[in-house]
Formats: sequence, structure tokens, C-alpha cells
Amino acid sequence: MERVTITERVDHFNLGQIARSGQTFRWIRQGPQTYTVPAAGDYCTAFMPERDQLKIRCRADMVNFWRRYFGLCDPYPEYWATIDAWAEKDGPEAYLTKAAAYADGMVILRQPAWEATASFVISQNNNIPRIKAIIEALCRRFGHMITLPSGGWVYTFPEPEKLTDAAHLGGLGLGYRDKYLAALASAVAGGSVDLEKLATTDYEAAKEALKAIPGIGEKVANCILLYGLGRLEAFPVDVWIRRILEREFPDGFPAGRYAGFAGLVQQIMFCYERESGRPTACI
DNA sequence: GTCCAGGCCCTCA
DNA sequence: TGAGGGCATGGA
Repeated sequence: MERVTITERVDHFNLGQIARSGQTFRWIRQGPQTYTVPAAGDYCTAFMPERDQLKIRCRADMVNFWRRYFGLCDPYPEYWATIDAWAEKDGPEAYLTKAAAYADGMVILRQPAWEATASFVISQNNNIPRIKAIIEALCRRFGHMITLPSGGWVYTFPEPEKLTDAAHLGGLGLGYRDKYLAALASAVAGGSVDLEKLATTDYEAAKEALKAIPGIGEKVANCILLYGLGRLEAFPVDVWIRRILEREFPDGFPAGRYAGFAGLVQQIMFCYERESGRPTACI
């Protein structure tokens, strides 16, 4: 299949920040602002030769998928206009102002629903380096290998049909999560859970359907809604976000300001909280 | 050795 | 309805 390179003019877009932000676990850093990005049974190479220029090299028939994946079809100028307006009102010392100034290239990726769902079931009570290692091992065992032009390789994310038996998931570091992943894979493979359909159903109904799956609670359901189902209003609260809310917003987080995209603001705070005051180790 | 990590489930009050 | 303990794993 022919591969093409498209060029997009971007604003508020930073591949490094997105890669480190804990919303995806599979990007492979090849250099400054250059990543191999596996998803949907294939991969692309994304790089930024200029601060306002994103280039995506991918299969010709997947250009639309990747444009959507990187949020290029979403109204980020509107989101940032709102964020900047509130920063102006809050003043330069406000936590949200500083977080937005720091993580000013953040985007919520539109990842394939199954890949995000399985990834965040694995994420529970786990840390990001281990989550990455587990998912990589899973892809190497059950995915397909794709050879890159450079001579390197990437593995695709395995289909749910391959993960339905917990007994086959040993040795990956999953721990007690193996049975959650197998139950999820069985439900998706068997058709009792239709993740794609949940992307378009009522928000609360979709969340309740996700929480009915073993191993998916409030936080993981919110992650799936945000990162896998394109619901940018979802607001996952993990230990990092909880600390921020308790310390900075004891009277409540003003989510109403960011109606429809509070999940983006959540991601900005998550990034700032983890990286501010320490060198940004590029993983 | 203890603590922690993008938590969830079960039990008990 | 809410609090508390258990759960696999591995790095700090």
C-alpha cells in the first residue's frame, strides 16, 4: 500500500507533550518531536519540523483516520480561546493559568475504542512505565509484526478474539488484571459489548454500560469515554488529579467553564502536575 | 522491608 | 451509602 506524507498547520500541538501525557502507551520516540505511532492495525510516523507544522506519513487510505486520531478535526481553537480567556481573568499565578501555559500543546487523541478500553483496564492500580511494558508484551505475543522502512518494527494491538482466555495471559505482568482483560475481550468478541456503539449513545448510559464490565469502575470508565470514545467532557480522577483537586480546588473544580471539553483541561493539569519542577524526561 | 502506581471489588456497618 | 482491606507486580 502506498504511503504518503501530509502536512498540517497546527497551533497548540506538541507531540512530546501528547506522548508523555499518559493517554496513550504505545508511541515510540524516534527523535525530537518525531514518533512512530501504532494504532488500528497499522502505524504512522508523526513529526514536527516546525513548531506550527505537523507532518504525518501513513498509508494513503488511512489519511482520514490519522487526521481524526490526532484531533485535527476537533475545534481546538475554540477550546483554547476559552482556556485563554479564563487564564486572563484568573491571572498569571492561578494554577490553571500556569498549567495551560505549560501544557499548551496538549490534544486528546481519538484512539480506537478497543485499544483504549483494554489499555485502561490494564492501567488500574499500576504505573505508566509498567503499563507500557505490559501492553508492549501483549502486542508482541498476540499482535502482528509490521516491518518499518527503517528496518525496525512495530506490533499491532491484538484483536479481542485473541485475549479471551486468561490462562493464555500469563507472564505478561498483568497480575490480577488478567481475568479482567479476558472477560472484557470475551464480551467484546462475543458481541455483548459494542464499544463503537457506546461512542454514540447517551453519555451516562454509556458510562453505566462500561461500569457493568468487571474491572471497570468510575475512573477507568471515564478514561475509556475520554480517550477511546471521543467524549471530551469525561473527567477521569486518578491519584494525581485527586491531589490537585484537594490542594488547588478545595471548593470544587470549575468544570462548568469548560463545558464539553473538561477532559482536555484534566489532561493539561495531569501533564503539568507530573512534569513541572522536574526535567521533562522524554520517554 | 515499606510505599506507590492513571483502581476495583467485596464485605460490613 | 460509605469506609476499609485485599489484590499482583515491580520499581523506588
